[in-house]
Amino acid sequence: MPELPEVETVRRSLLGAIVGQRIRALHVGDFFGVVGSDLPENVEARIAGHVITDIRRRAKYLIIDLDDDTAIVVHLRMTGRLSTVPRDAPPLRFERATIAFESGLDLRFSDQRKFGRIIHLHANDIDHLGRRLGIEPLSPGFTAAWLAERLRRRPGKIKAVLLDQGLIGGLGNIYVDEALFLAGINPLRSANTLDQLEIRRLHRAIRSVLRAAIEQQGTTFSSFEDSDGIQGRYGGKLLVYGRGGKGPCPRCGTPLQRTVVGGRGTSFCPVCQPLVGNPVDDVL
DNA sequence: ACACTGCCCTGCGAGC
DNA sequence: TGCTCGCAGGGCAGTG
Repeated sequence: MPELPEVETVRRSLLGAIVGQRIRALHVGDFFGVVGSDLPENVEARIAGHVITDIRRRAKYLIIDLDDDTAIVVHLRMTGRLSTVPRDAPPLRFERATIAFESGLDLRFSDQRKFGRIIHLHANDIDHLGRRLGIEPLSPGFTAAWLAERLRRRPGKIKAVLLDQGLIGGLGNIYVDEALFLAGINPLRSANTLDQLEIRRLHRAIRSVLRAAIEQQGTTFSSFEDSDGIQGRYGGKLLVYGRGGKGPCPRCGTPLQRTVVGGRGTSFCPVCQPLVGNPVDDVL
């Protein structure tokens, strides 16, 4: 599923391809995922003729700026993909929407599970969206001290807290499991029981795992590719994600365990990530 | 304000 | 081989 590194990878691959392109038409069909401050058919009319001026990322949102004060905001959710193809290319599998450019290029949105969203928003709505989202974990403001201050007030499970987009924007299930493993912290730990050393390790792990994943153009395990069809290489570097109950800990060899936190499948090593401090519950 | 649950959606793999 | 069933989970609404 696309998280911050995957969305950033898509952003970078789209920059050269579609910035400066003039929109000829938006084709939505009966896909219900086009939403925003107006009806889909009105969105189609509003964006036609406008030029893409920039592509930004905020958390897991891709913001495609137009030359008025609006943007096309895309969230890929679980299985959404963006591809650029020539206009005469056959429909992609699970194709849901197309932005056709005057140049003859198409930006195609495909999504097996229809969870993804395309939203046409005015600048002030984008500001509002940005205010609902938490800090960018790769921004200078995301420091160990900042994290310590926030975690101090959160009694919930550390994994669920890290997945809270209103606190930190862009972390998802893959990179939270990886970061917690690297930091040696059990996902069920109550966030406000982490000590300063653990928080410093966690902060460092979050940033390093995100940077490394961006470097490798994201994680491709089922369906993620960038807009040129390039597959991310970080999947081969995953240490624990998706392996609970299946494989050994890459560090100590203990069988990785699987549990569920916040409705998400969670893999961890019971030895390298011991449940110490004040456990949220005693399921282990 | 925060924690927690269920919902959306559908291809895929496991099991029989 | 072909069927059924459960799993995958980001964001959001609803509840406590």
